Amino acid sequence: MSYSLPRGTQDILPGKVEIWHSIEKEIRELSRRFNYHEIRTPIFEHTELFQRGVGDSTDIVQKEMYSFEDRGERSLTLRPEGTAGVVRAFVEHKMFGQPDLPEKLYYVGPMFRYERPQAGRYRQFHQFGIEAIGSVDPAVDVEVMSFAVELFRKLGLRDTKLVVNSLGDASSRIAHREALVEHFSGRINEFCSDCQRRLHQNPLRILDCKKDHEHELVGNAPSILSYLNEESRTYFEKVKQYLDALAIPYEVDPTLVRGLDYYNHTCFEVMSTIEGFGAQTTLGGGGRYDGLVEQIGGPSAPGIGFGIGLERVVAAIEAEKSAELASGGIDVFVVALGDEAKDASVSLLSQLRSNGLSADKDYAEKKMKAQLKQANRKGARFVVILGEDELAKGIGVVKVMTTGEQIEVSVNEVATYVAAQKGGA
RNA sequence: GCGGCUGUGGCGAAGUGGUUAACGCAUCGGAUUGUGGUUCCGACACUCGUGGGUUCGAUUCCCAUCAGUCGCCCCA
Repeated sequence: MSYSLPRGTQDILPGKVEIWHSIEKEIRELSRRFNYHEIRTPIFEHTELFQRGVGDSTDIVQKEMYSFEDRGERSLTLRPEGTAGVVRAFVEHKMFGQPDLPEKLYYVGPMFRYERPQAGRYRQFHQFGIEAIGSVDPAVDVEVMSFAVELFRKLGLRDTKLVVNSLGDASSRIAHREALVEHFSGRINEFCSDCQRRLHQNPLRILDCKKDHEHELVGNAPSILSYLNEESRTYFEKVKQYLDALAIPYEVDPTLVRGLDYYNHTCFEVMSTIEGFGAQTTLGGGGRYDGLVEQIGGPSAPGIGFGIGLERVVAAIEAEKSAELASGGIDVFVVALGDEAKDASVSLLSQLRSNGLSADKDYAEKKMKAQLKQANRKGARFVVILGEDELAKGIGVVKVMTTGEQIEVSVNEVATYVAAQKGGA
């Protein structure tokens, strides 16, 4: 093999692509029901958009961006996530001026992050996401979460759980962070090297460290929930109230943090709970980003959304064996014997297809037996045999593969005959 | 960026420092001059990821490199 695909990318071949089709179909159907409309933004944007939007200090921006310079010496970056581009478009097209906010948008497509691939992680992966921009109603938060939950349910994924948390507003976050640093600083040398690094980088991470899980300071660490100010607390209570009203099961995890800088208030994740699913159990996640629009140069406008990793959804569906694979057989296979019959089979094929049938033939000069084998392999329901005898009589032999019975039909009527048989069967 | 494991025909998978690299599946041909899914017979790797080294000799040993895979970090 002279070439192989770039690291962390994959080809989705026939046989596997069907499951993607079914997921995409569900995505579009649910978006219609929830009244979200598709937006297609470029796959690359100005690098600065992600630096500003996603956050300079995040891992994504620091070490995972696919950035390059174009011939005009502009720094561009393959999008590592969907929200920044959508928000940019929202601002650029002045959607904030619409009469009925929030603007409800969805996207599906490839994202790129330069990471070491492993199970459930790729350099080019696909996300589906929705964004509701322009409202601070907690009911919108719940609409977004219920969309995610409903999508997984419709896809047949039962072993998932919704985890929610509130990061509060900016002042709540800062207060909490300071409290954490103070809580751990004195005895940080009792923790693993990772946690020592996390202390100032992202102290919340210490809370879900596997090695230091048993440490007493982890158990009694200050919770973000007790640092929420009045407004943040009320907001979170309302969110939970709506979730309860919709009977959506969830658990509150005060240690849930998300990797992007722009989140505040509500944040959530949907994880797979299947055993042996691999290290990457997060299927999707999202949250509120009330400062992002302004950050990107628009007016002050709140927003909330989620992103779902489709590769992980595919993996989860396969792990739960809930995939309903399409039967995939064709309607008719034309067996042609001899040069004249082969000529005739070309137009017969065309007629069959014009009648809405999926039809194919052999193009490899095979013997009759081999052609029938091929018909069998392709899952053909009918075979039309065209040989010298049939040609002389102006007919074709239509064979029903399940029963083996054969009937002679005038060549010109073969297509309509098979179409009728298929409809009747 | 770091670590473990792996790399033999279309796929799966044995194997050895030394003339002809098991086997299974699939494919193709034949048994059955024009009838499939069963059975039987036969065919199918100038070559063991790539490059270099050790050796009289390497697919097998060593080094490097590339790729895959799993995990860490982090995330979808």
